[in-house]
Amino acid sequence: MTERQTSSVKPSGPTGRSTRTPAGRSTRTSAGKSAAKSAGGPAGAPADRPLRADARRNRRRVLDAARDVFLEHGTEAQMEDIARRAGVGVGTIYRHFPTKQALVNELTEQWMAEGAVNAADALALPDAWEALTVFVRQSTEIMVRDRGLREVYGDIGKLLDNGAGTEHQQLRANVTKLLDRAHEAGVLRADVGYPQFQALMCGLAMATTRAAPGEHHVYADVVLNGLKT
Amino acid sequence: MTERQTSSVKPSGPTGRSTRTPAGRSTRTSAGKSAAKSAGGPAGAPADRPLRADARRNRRRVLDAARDVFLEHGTEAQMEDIARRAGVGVGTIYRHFPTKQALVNELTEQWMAEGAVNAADALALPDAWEALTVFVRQSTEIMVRDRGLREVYGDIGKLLDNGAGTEHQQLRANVTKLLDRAHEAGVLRADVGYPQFQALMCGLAMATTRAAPGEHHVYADVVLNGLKT
DNA sequence: TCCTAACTGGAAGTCGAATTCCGGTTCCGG
DNA sequence: CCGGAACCGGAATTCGACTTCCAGTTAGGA
Repeated sequence: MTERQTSSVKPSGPTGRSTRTPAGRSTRTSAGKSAAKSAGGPAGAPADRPLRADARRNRRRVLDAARDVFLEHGTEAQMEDIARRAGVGVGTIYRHFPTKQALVNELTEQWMAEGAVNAADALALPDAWEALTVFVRQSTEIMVRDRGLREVYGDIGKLLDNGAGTEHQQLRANVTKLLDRAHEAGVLRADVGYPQFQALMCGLAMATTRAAPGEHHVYADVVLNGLKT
Repeated sequence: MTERQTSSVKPSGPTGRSTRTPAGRSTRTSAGKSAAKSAGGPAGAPADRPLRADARRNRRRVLDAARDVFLEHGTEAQMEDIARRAGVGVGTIYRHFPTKQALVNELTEQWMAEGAVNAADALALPDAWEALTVFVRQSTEIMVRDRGLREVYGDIGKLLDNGAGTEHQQLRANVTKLLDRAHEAGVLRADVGYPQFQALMCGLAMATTRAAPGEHHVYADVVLNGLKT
């Protein structure tokens, strides 16, 4: 007992059990994104370190493998599958991420960041409605081919809504701007704010889950159409 | 080894594992709904029997408890919780339903049947668009307060789409008629058939999951609006 | 009322998947 | 080129469900 995890994962779940939360002792990594919010280690911890070359390489491999596996099988894919895909042992995954949930969170932030960029790109368009349309269509495209993303999107409410990651803050800010512009132009239903929009995107993700290839635009169109005043 | 289960549950899942499928030896019950599709027991089975009074009572208790628990916690609720709620032991649940999945399936059929009735009611309305509107709104209302239903609805594709229960056949028939009438009246997008509509309802279920109370009508409105030609 | 097949509850058994542990291997400063 | 701190891999452990088992209880016909 030398260090203490500050982030960890909230159990949530129905009766209180279900998803485990096993304390997951830190392995002093996480040097990647998300600036160290160190709570000041009482026992003079060596703070953050550079991370050896091979370790950094493996960390990336794990992240990439996890993205691929989750993309195809969703977050219920197993750690062993990820490890195999990454060409490492499960132990290596755990050296970099204290729990499976931590791994999922890392990827979630990555997804959020990409979404924020897409929203920013859309904001560059002059027409407010076209911007929204482009963003929705693009997001749909992405979700159609990423099962992991769809799942995570369905849980955003529980995991990140209460202002967790910086990436999400950015995404929210950009999308809100997108919506505000559309409101000002008078082309978007007044009763649809960010929360409602997010929920609808969730729904879109769900709907597209079973869409035949090349058919998902129907769902995006229905939602877009329904959003118009 | 005297009897053999015919229904059972397909594993599905990502890598092939996940939801178990442990053979679940039959306990010769299932006297309830769904006419016995007996495959003709090779060893002269006693066929269906009346089911003792207390057994019938407990079966109903279990079903009711399961509905309540799933409604609140979703299908990830535990068998023990259901048993406690029903005031019986888990063994009793298993005498009536070979697996948890079988219990879920039974409730699913129940839900389907209710949905079919609602669709039939809507069909009684003279105006095609109004009928569709009423059905969508009503379905939304129901899903808002039943987490289990939402989850099951999201899995219909895997579990029942390929024509499983009679209840679903009925639901599908009624809804199809609802859609056809709307098409004929020229008020419904031509590219939305039963599969698309079902997917959209799924999405609606997802969206409403996080709706603030009394706000879910927004989502239903958006979808309905989007469905119009 | 009595007998026995059915039914009941819940402790014990299984099982899949996450997480931990540790002997062997690999970077990298001196 | 060497030594040892870091890092690896994957077998072993842990954990939380679901499912099975069986000694005891009960419904309901003779």
